[in-house]
Amino acid sequence: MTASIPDSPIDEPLAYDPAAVELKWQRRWQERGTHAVDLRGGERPFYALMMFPYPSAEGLHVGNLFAFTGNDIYGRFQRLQGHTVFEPLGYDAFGIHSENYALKVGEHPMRLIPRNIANFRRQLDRAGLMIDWRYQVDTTDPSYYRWTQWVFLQLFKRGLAFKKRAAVNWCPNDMTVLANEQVIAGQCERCGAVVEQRLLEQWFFRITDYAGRLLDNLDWLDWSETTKTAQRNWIGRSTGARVRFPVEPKAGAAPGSTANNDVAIEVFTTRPDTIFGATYLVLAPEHPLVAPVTTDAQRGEVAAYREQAGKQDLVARKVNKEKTGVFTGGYATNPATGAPIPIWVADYVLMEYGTGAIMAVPGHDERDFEFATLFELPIPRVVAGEGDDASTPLAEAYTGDGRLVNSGEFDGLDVDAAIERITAWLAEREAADAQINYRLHDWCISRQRYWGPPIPIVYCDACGTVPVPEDQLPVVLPDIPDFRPDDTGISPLARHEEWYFTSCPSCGAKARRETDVSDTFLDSAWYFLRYPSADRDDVPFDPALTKKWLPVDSYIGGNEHAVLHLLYSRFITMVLHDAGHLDFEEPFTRFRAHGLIIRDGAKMSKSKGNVVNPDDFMDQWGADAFRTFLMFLGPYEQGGDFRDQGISGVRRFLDRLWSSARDCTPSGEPDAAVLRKLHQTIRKVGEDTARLSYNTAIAAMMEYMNVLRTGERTVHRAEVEPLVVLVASFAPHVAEELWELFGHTTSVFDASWPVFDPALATEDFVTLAVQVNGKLRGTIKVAATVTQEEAMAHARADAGVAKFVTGAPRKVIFVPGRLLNIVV
RNA sequence: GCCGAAGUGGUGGAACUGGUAGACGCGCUGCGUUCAGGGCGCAGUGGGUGCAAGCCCGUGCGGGUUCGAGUCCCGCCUUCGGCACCA
Repeated sequence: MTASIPDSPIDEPLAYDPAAVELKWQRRWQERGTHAVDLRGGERPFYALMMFPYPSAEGLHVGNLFAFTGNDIYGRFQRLQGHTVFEPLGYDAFGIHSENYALKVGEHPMRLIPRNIANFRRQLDRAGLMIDWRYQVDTTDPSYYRWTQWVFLQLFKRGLAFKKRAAVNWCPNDMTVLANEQVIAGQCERCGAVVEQRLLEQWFFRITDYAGRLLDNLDWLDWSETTKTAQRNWIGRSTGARVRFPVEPKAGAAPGSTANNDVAIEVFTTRPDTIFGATYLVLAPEHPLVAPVTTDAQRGEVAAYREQAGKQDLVARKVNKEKTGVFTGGYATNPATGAPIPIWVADYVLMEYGTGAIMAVPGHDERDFEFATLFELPIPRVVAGEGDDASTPLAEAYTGDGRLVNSGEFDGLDVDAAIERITAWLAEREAADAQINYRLHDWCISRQRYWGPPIPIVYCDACGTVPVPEDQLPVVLPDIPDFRPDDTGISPLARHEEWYFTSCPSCGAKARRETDVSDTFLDSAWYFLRYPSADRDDVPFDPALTKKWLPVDSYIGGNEHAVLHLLYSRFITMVLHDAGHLDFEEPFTRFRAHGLIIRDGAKMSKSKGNVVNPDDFMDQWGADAFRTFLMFLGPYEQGGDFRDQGISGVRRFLDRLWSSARDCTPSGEPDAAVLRKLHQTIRKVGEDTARLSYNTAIAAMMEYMNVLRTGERTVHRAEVEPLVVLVASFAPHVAEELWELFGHTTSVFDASWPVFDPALATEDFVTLAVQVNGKLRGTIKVAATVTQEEAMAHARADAGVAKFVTGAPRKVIFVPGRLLNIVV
């Protein structure tokens, strides 16, 4: 029978007590090894991966828990579908974040991190995640970073890791180099300090070699569309041509002088069709040809401009959109027109992109137009839009479609055809080559910091740059008390002589170690390969296990890593594939980005004091209610608004589930209507969970509960028991407890998903909407199998409808099971 | 500026390939249980109008296609996210 919840929980032993239930099952899972996966023998393997957390001192953030719970539900659901599910977790504990915190509190990260990890572990277990902790990963453990160093060596061997002296982004506050990805609008993404440019020797990975593949594979990956778009933007492919403009001999050069005769300035353009309108060239201030093309008369002015540009930091350069520049005095030949055109220097041309030089087409490029207007350079038209002709003046740059004008033999061609024809024409004359350019830069992995894996390289006066042999890994990060970085641009490790000096692996002579450590993103670019082999110390990843478990079936994480982490992981996987270590080249078959949790309509932040503490909510409402509530807030891929009161609704649902299960009759025929709703619910929860639509899956279960508990009806076991399985992924503890109550001796997660019977889910009677001229005029309840004629008869019998239907209808639209629309 | 996503009650959000807009939850209102509070149960809850049956309006704004539009098309507005002097 349907019992009401007793007044006092004290004298009622049957009341739902989440604290007791959850503790009981967390212990039992441990004892029984419920979460232990048989990696070698398990059938139908399913790898459900979530982005591993950085173990902060503050403990688990509700955002972490939102991400993990979503993955856990998916993993548990797949297990109920008969898969062997591997759902590992670890810690991304290296990096500036940890190191800065350690410096702030004055404690060594080697002591701090294990404590944070212990706290995380407590909270993660508390939340009831199905994690097999035997395969944990900690990026700061030598048994892990030994293989991170191994990964570096694989790249080094293939010529994909190289050192170059380069202008890099230097954060004066964190005193370290930052990757371009870590510079947001000219500021350090971590501390907000204005980033400076510095010249340092840095290790880079040649990710640009893989730009094309990284971009092309996105077409077939089953990933969130937003994530793919972010990656495409980041890689930034442009197709165009590389065009050579020969430099004219300097005026005033001695007769017969060959100075500059064999020099050409190469530019990249996506609009070779506009080359007849290229009236000048612009070099970036750092361009190596600036000095050679500059005339004596202009030398002083050019040098002053370059010096000033060099001092400007990135912010000033990107924010200050006012054009500046200076004429070099030199000229180059436009290979299309044969005319000499002036060469300018301006900082609106970036050395990092393309060739660091452009052909300026002021008529058809907004920036060039602005520059030419400012310096009173000619602005000819070479493309005519609709209604324009060759002499229509240009009030602004025209960048649209049109036909070529003032372009010699190419006049009249439309832009697309002209791009092709002119590129081919220039190529024949050896003035141009078709080229694809990428915005993507090589990945700078050097960090002049302490808290990271040392880069496994040794410098020997005799042998040069020598990789540490693989069998000598790991290069252990020494436990030194003084790990504070300084402003020299040299890692703190360099101050530690007994570590710094070593012997050359090649000749045995005294040698020096590389003192940079590698970027945290390298740690996380391969961790998913390590999990199944985390207990092995002889290989980075076991070939058989890797073949069985990878690539990852489902990866869930935040879109803040859409570009960096996911791109680097794909790159490293491709490299290891090319090196013969992997038989796949994309690590994550399916990726879904979860949304963000806000609270009461505002972003959570420490300063606002509106941060959700998971422990508090789990104490008050139970982990099951908390998990289910997080998933009920909104669409998982969009996130949701956390309102404290809302959790009571989810808890009420679990209370009602509990009392229904405890008070049901063990036998008896299920009600036909309830049974029908049950099967509809089985289908909906299954479909919705599979597509991560957790909020609607929960709503469906609540709806079923409402049907189950309508009025004073008696609930039968056969009506509740399947619901316990449906709810198990969301509220695993209470599901286990009720499952046991029903007499089962094994875990509910070793049960199987209830069988959906379409026949039982079908309604005998349906409510048809009756419209007249598309307006709802009534509803009729009819057999699901009615014909249009029968439905019409019913509709006409309805007074509300009949009123609007006087004569014969002009047209009738009948959608079985849905509606009848009578057009009069 | 370019690319992408989204605008639905008091509120978080439902609505499959165009087919009864507002599921489910929170909040609110009333009733019951209770000394009371909480809890629990029952009923109601988009706006307007009407004694009522009902009628009119309603998914950011303006047009359109259609028997029928939250959903499709065209033109705007707003918010959020990515890229950004990228040639």
